[in-house]
Amino acid sequence: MEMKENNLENKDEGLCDVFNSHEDAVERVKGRMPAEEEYAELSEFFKIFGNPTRLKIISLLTVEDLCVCDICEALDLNQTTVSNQLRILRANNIVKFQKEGKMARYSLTDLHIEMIYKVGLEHILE
Amino acid sequence: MEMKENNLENKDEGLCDVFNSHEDAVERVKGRMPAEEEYAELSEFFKIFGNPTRLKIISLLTVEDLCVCDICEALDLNQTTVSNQLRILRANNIVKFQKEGKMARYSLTDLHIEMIYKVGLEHILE
DNA sequence: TTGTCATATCATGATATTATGATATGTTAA
DNA sequence: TTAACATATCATAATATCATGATATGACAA
Repeated sequence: MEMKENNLENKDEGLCDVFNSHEDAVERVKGRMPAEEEYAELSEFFKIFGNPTRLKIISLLTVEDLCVCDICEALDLNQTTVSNQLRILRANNIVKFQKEGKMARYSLTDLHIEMIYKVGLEHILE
Repeated sequence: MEMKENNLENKDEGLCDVFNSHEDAVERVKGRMPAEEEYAELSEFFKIFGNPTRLKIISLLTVEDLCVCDICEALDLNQTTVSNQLRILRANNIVKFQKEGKMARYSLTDLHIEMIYKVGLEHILE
C-alpha cells in the first residue's frame, strides 16, 4: 500500500482510490472510533427504539410509571405483545420495574432514555 | 366498559382487570401521546441507529466529513455496503452530502444526530 | 387448595433487514 | 470517445424481528 503523506493542515483533497484515499482523514477518524463491541452494544440499544410498539411504551413511561395492564389498555394491545416488548426493554436496560403484589410497575431506567426519545421526536418534527 | 372514576390525585392503586384498570392513569398518558404516524416515523428514524455499520458511519461523521471511499477504508467494508447504508442514512435525513467532482462528501444532517449518538454511548457505558 | 388474575415465556409463521455480487451512472483525464 | 474511477442501484439468499396463540408462573382471595 503506497503512501502519499500530506502533512499540510486540512488538506482534504486528493485521489480517492482504494489504495490511496485521504490517508490523513482516514487515520484521524479511525483513531477516534470506539471498540467493535461498543458499536454492537450501542446498535442493539438503539434497535430497541426502532419499533413503534416499544416506542409507544417508552413514550407512555416518560409521562408516568405504569403497570403492564395499563400499558395494554392505553395502547390497545394484547398482553402477550406488551409483555414480550417489556422483556426486550428490560433486557436492554431501558425500563425497570418493581413488583407490587401481583402487579409489576414499570418505569424508565434513567434520563438518557427520555432524552433520546425527545431529541428524536424533535428531529423528525424538524 | 364500566367506569370507576377516581379523582383523588395520585390514586394509582386499584383493580387492574382489562375492563377497569387504573382508568385515570391510562387517560392521562393517552392524552399525551403523539399521533400514530409520528411513532411510525420516529421508529423508522431510530431503526437507522440500530445497525452497527450505520452506527460506525455516523460515528465517523461526528469527527469529520468524509467521502464514500474514506468511509470504506476506515471501516474496511466494500463500497456496495457503504453506499447502500449511506442511501438509507440519506433517506432518513441523518446524513447529507455534496458532490465534489466525482466524489461525494458526506456529513451529519444536524446536531440532533450527534446528540443521540453520544447520549446512547454514554448510556451503555453507564 | 382451588380459582382468578397479572404477568411471563415458548413456539412459530409472516415479514423485514442484512451484506454483497452484478451492473449502471456520471465525472474526469488521456 | 475511451478508460478509469467514485458512487449508486438492483436482485437475492441468509438472517433477524414481529405479533400472537398456547401455556406457565406466582400472588392473592375465597
